[in-house]
Amino acid sequence: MNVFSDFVNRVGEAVAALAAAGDLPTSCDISRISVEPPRDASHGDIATNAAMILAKPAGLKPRDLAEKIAAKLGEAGDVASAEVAGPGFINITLDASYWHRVLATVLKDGPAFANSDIGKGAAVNVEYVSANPTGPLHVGHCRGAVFGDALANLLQRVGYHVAREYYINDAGAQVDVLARSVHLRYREALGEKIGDIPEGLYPGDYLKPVGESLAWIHGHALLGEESAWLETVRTEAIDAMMDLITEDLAALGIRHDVFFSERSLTAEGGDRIADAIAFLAERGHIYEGRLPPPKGQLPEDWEDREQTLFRSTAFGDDVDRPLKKSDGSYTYFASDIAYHLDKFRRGFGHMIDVWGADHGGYVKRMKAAVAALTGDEADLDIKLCQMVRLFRGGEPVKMSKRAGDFVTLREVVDEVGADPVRFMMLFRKNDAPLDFDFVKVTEQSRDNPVFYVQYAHARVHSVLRNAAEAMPDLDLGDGALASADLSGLTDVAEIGLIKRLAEYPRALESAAIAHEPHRIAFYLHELASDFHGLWNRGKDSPQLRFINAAHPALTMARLGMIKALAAVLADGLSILGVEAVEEMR
RNA sequence: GUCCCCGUAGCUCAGCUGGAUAGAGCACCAGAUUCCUAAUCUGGGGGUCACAGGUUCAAAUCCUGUCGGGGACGCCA
Repeated sequence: MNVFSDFVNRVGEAVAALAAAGDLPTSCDISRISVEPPRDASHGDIATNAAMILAKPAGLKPRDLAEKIAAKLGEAGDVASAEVAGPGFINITLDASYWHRVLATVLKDGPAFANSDIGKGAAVNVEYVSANPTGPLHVGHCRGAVFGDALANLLQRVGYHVAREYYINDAGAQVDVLARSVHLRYREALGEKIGDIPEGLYPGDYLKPVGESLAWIHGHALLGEESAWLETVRTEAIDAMMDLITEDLAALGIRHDVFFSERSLTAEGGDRIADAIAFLAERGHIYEGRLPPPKGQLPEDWEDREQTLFRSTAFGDDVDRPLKKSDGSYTYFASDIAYHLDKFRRGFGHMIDVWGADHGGYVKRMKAAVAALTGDEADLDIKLCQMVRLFRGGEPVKMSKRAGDFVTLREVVDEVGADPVRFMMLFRKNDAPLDFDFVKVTEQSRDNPVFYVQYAHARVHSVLRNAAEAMPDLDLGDGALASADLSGLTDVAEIGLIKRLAEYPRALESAAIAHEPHRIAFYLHELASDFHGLWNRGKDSPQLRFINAAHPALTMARLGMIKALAAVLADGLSILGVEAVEEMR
């Protein structure tokens, strides 16, 4: 049950009634009409701009039209008042009984009261992490990983059919470097002294077990020419790295549905990259031509040459993009085109790519490619995640540039736990830089939003436990609470809490439409704040406490209220992938 | 030189895709607190939404330009 869509309907009915009465043209565009909570509480519970939108086509003054609409809306029994304000807003104040009914619905249906079907079962592909399989994930990958996962949860929550996908870059030169690095460890495992790791190879110790494993399996069989062992070592090294990566992700509670191998695009004699280019060529988007030299610092080996180009400028890009390198192999962009065509052909009309902000320059060409490939039948949204800066007690954590010496995702998760990491990564808009402090995120204080929200949930359960002890005669089962008489909830803070709960469906939908899971985190923080505030008022005003032994009926109503609150908190936290604990300890 | 993101209270950031008098948390100031259910509470000051134009009933939000910060600019992915 969504309060706002309820009133979208009511406004629509009022407008239709006026049209039937001849006060309005029959064909009005009502799509621009908004029904939303006013920023200022003195403006009531719901505000609509309907009269201001319709005034011009109706040939009426906004306020006059507003009076007519307000009169219609005011006829409903649960509307306490519908008043015209400002330039033509209609401010609607609802009767407490309306809010009691909303709360009853939340209690009866649980989180399902916020179910939405804006996704309509449409298939959406969320691609995230997609880190090169050359080593463990570092902290920089962490944000995109959590963001993508929460976004996938969110879209699933509002009725999309979601695939979580990881694109394995297992075809470029860097996996050959990985193979050579592993081969060195293999020789080391066979007893050879390898000394320092040469410049340009991956030095990390995490490759040692891979080398040892190769030594066990292959003995001395891989000691010949590189061409003889490269493929074998590369394959096993990539497998080992992906095992490492999926373990790291699992520690964060992340599991992908699909791991798509870049190499598979050209495996088994096929060449789907060539196919994709041919597909574009048939539509006239490919040509042979020259590009102006890149601005900024000119690469040393720049040469002006004729090459195969994608006409991305026809789709909003700044320059056309090359698809083949000078050695004849495909550019990364070319395989990405084939990859996105594959996604489209697998039935995804909606695609979302989650990238680091340093890939920002790549956005236009990728969107251009998807537009060209799908003829605008599919859409691609690209979410860029900004940097995470690490702090410890306010001091920046130094990360040496030296290769191999980075803070891994695993180190962060092992130290502070998955929940704080996930929540903090989502407590900021994705395109804003984020400061992560190892000390602050585990503090048990109201300054720490992770704790603040989790504690609200735990506190509800604490109250329920105390109630069971203090009033053993009460039936605190879901059924009893759902049928409690809620009419005793009259304090503004209590009604305010219910109003906040009623905003949840709208918060879900707007977050899903905007592809912005952080809005859920902020909503939960506000909800927790309402609850803690109400709890604290019980200090000075004992009659407001949730447990009131002298008034069992009122106690039931209040316990029902906080039970509903806990359900919404738990539902929201599950979207963020954070556990809703029942005790803090 | 071109493109993308950002610029909101002293600090860190929200602002529901165009709504009414722009919000929250820190920090600061002033009170309350041998009360209790679990980790104090209440109030207050503080703003030219970087700047200048434009679009309209209405702009922090959309468009153009300027300034400032970050990032990216065949053959790294």
